[in-house]
Amino acid sequence: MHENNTFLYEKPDRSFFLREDVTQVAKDLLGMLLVSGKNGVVTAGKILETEAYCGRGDKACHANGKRTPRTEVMYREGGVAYIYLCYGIHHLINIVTNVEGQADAVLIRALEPVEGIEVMRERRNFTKAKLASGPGTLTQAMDIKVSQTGTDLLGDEIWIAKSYEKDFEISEGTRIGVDYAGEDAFRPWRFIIKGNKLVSRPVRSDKRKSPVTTSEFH
DNA sequence: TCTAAGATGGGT
DNA sequence: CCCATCTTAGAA
Repeated sequence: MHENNTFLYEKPDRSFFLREDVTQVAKDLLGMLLVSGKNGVVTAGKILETEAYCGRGDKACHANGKRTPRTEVMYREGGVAYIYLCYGIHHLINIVTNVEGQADAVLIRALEPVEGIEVMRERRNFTKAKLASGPGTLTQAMDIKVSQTGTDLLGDEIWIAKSYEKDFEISEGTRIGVDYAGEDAFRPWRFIIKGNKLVSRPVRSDKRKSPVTTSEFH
């Protein structure tokens, strides 16, 4: 435990999450912290890897063209969590962005453990594998569950904290596991801290068939 | 009601 | 490569 861990509680303003360009929020989240404080047990990790999903015209996004009980939370005002169960086993956490009615979100895919590392190890059953290098493993390490979907990320259960370490470059590539999305699978909307070894896997890049580039997105 | 598929992970 | 595991969405 750090003697001074006030940095864990330096939260961004709501406006950080309300921005229109979800790819920009996904890039800005790199280097920031995801913190879990349920029951007073604080665990935190630096965000190393993110993916952007857009509710309008992106077939990889759960909310694209539909509004269902599961995706309803994605239509809320930015700054809440969208957590869902994947393959019946894994709890995946997204940061909802944009204004109310626009269903955009950023999937958190890898963390570098920063605080509460022993607790994380225990929750991960002392695995030999990395503690939080995948969207399903990081939620296990931080004890984040689907039951917490809708949690306000400016609250004290799960939150995002600023980091002032931004001395890194960003690599972009295609998103993982969205081959079913046709040409949208080629959008370069996965972002990692360049060269970081704790990401879930290396970046792939195939811009040939992408309908848009990051810079074209609005 | 029924069922196929899924934004994965860990082991072989 | 294999498959555990179960919710969800969409069809019937």
